[in-house]
Amino acid sequence: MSHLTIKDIARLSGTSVSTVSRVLNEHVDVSETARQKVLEVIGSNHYVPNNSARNLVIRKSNVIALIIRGRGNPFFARLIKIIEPRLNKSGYDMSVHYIDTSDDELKAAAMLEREKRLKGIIFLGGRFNYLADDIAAIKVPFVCCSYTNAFGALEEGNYSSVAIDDRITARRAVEHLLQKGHRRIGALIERKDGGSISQLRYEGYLSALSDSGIALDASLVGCAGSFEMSDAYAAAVALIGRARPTAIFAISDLMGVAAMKAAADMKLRVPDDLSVIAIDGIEFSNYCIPTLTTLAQPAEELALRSVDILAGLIEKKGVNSHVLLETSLRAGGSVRQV
Amino acid sequence: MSHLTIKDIARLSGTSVSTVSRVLNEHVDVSETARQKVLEVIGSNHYVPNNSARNLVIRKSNVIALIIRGRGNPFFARLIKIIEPRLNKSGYDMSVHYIDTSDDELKAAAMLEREKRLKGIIFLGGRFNYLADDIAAIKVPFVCCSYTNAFGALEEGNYSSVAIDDRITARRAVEHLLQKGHRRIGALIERKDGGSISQLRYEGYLSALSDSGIALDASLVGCAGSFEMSDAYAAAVALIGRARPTAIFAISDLMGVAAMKAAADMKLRVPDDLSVIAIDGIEFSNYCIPTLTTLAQPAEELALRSVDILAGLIEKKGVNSHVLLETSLRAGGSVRQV
DNA sequence: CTGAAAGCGCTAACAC
DNA sequence: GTGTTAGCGCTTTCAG
Repeated sequence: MSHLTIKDIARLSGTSVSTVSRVLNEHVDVSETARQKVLEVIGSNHYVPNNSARNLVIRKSNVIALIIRGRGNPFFARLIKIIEPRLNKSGYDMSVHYIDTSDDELKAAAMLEREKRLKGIIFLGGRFNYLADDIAAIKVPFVCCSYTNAFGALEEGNYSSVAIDDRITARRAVEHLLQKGHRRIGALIERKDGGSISQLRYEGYLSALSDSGIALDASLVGCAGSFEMSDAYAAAVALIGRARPTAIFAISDLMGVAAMKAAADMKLRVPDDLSVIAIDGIEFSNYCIPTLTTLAQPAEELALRSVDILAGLIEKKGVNSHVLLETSLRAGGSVRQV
Repeated sequence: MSHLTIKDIARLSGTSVSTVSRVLNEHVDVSETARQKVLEVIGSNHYVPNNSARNLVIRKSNVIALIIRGRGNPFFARLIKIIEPRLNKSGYDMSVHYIDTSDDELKAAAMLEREKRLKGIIFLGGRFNYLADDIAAIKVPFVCCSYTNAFGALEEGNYSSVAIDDRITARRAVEHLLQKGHRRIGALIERKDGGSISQLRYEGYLSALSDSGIALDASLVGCAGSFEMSDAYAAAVALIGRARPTAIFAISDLMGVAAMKAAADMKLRVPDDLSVIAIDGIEFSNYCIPTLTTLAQPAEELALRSVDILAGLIEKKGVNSHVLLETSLRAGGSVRQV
């Protein structure tokens, strides 16, 4: 019970492989009789062409790959929905690929590029520390969407990126708290270093404090060790318990939601007893009670600009560029004036 | 600036394609000198083998594909995390593929099977109405994880499934509300028909009511038209406004969370003024305030049983089977006694 | 309009 | 150990 090949279909329909190939690829130069016959044989035998063989022989495509690091990330899911139609509108096909947190997106990209003869790549989530040699294997244009190479050493002319400024955004979030009169502001982060988004946002927290002349109280920093809600919850409980902040800045919405829950479980009311602010603006945090106040990433623009830059690169109408987008305060009900 | 092939690497390292192929595939019968030389050439030229060519020539694999319909679904993300290690433990590699809501998972499966010579397939999310002819093109064993072919016409011996009984689970949810004294129970669903999970769960709602001798009040049924939170929110607002239920049964956690928010925005307290119960048990609803009461799907068991059945099928040690798993009441704080 | 034949890049006998 | 070679299934000239 092996699989049928194009050869079998040719034999079964009394024609040649080239004719079958033609109907498969919807070429016009096939007689209607032949086309019908072939189609019939294909249908009744459930023939499915072998894509590997096809990809092997096709040396070009109009495919742009989306390589995504972070399966469950709802923010990425939202970006995809915006990216796809834009890509199609520009005449490209999109091919989505998820990689595991432990995998290297650049290796995945190089393989994909070769396999599918990609025209370009959009990365959703990846390392912040690429080196020139890391990207040497990638011969097509690519853009990092929603993150930058903050800790790496790439020449700006060799890649593109569209993202928010994480340090500044975190600063703004903390400043919002400051403006509302808060002084004991906790930070709920993944870790202080590691060259990740957590480090950048933590640095923003630090600079906001220091610019306001507030000395850092180490007990106010809660490291969850991951971006998981459960870890964030535990870290928030510990943080609240030991440091009694009047407000918490969480580096992500998910962690902010976990902090709100921690507060509730400790009989603190948000925002009366504890204010919470975060960064991201995912759909879910809009349905919290109270709605989470957050600095929302401009998802739409992030996605659209990424596509446009990439298209420009492919069509040689543009050059590698780096766009920093503004976040907007999505005022919920989780922050109050003290 | 085209890509290097195995032939180029052979030439550049002064050896033959077979030797290069051998080091690529980590065969032992290569002299250490040759291996080093080849590795060096590969590294310095950023050579990446063409997977299409490899897949084409390899006529077997130990790959099991996970075909997922529903990108953003957090429940599926959780299942994947459980499935992967179990698959590896059984000696299989996993290959994850997401398809769009508009795509047909069976077509995708057939193509993948052919392309990668799959050993088996696990579907996460799919249509409920396969016909025998639909699956004819799939020659390897497959299991539907977390859904069943409730509206289709497949012989049970031709496929496997592991899922909860949606009708009974919905019934239980509504019965829980009934036991707590509720009589005006609203249903927040996607739509009443359409052969989807929404229909099944709605039928469970209906049967619970009728068995309790409660006449159906059509105004108590809120159809959101989708599973989106925004649509569910709007439907909940309408439902609450027109029918004044004391409790709402939502067919999914996400929709339940939206209902809680709708209540809050209408100045109703959950659970004091309105109780809410749902089905799924996703992580997020655990962080709602109050925690959403829900009938949790046994994610772990769903995933594990799926893998085990598939492995049994592949190794000819088992037969196609259909497992119905029990949900468990995850009592949160969103339901109260009236 | 149709068919024969030449590869696409790679793996795996098979010979040496 | 190593090289030669025959395909894997498909698309695409190139003749007819």
